[in-house]
Amino acid sequence: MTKAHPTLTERCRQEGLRLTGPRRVILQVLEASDDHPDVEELHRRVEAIEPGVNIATIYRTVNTLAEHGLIERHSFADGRMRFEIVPETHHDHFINVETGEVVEFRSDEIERIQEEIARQYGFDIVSHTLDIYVRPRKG
Amino acid sequence: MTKAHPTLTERCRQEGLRLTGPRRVILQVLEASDDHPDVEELHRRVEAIEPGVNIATIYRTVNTLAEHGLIERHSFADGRMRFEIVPETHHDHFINVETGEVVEFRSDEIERIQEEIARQYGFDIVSHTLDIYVRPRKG
DNA sequence: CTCTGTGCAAAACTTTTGCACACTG
DNA sequence: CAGTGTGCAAAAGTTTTGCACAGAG
Repeated sequence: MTKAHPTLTERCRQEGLRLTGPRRVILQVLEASDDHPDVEELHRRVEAIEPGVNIATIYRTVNTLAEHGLIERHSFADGRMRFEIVPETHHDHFINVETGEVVEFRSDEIERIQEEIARQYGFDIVSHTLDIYVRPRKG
Repeated sequence: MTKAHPTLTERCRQEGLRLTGPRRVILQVLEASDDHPDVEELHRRVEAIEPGVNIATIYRTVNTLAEHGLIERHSFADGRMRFEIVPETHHDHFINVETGEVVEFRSDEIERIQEEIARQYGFDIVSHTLDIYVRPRKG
């Protein structure tokens, strides 16, 4: 009987964050996103559901959510911040340099080696980002 | 008799880039930097050697150098672009979240596993970035 | 001499913030 | 009703660009 992953809304309640109209829509959009939208894209998706939400609200909300550990920030190679819900199990990203498409993957082996090396250097890992820029293999 | 790593200046000549006064100083600063300065920091270091170089020139130069593959761009967690000379052998980064200090490391094992996974997904690796955010280990 | 690079200033773009008001808990 | 969140507009921070001129090859 695995308990389902708690929704963002539930996690906000746990964190004592207020569930306002705009915030509910932003959470809904984040839940529905399986890609890694930037703030402008989130704003577009929110506006499509409920017009009138200011982009400053999106910025403030993603910052709040990230501070509470509910979403993750990414940079990739374009200048903007991109976001995704904190996944149940950590994963890394392939970025197709020809299309910009992002593919998620996970390697327990890489995770393990990272821990090992960090320990050798006397560090505890807080988090990490592995972005692999790729091109479809020809042949 | 291993040939020494060619200097940035030499590599610029190879690429047909012009060696102007400001550019020479920027190259000198990059050569002398074993950290990962951002544009503002580069500008400061350049100004210390030869005042009067405009920051727009720094931006244009690092972009040119990066396009020609002579330096690498990094993002880390602060909003700004940071740079370093393309190293002889690729390495990854620990970023101490308490001090901002960056430590380089390399793992052939991680490199190998990345290749392997990329192949499984049908990708050729163009480049990659592994940033591990760490804290000094207590105990 | 041609063409790349530069300084300067303005613009573009992304993100943050002050303020007055609205609304959640 | 206290305190958090929001809209709006302005500001701040970073990076790019148009233009006329300087200098490298």
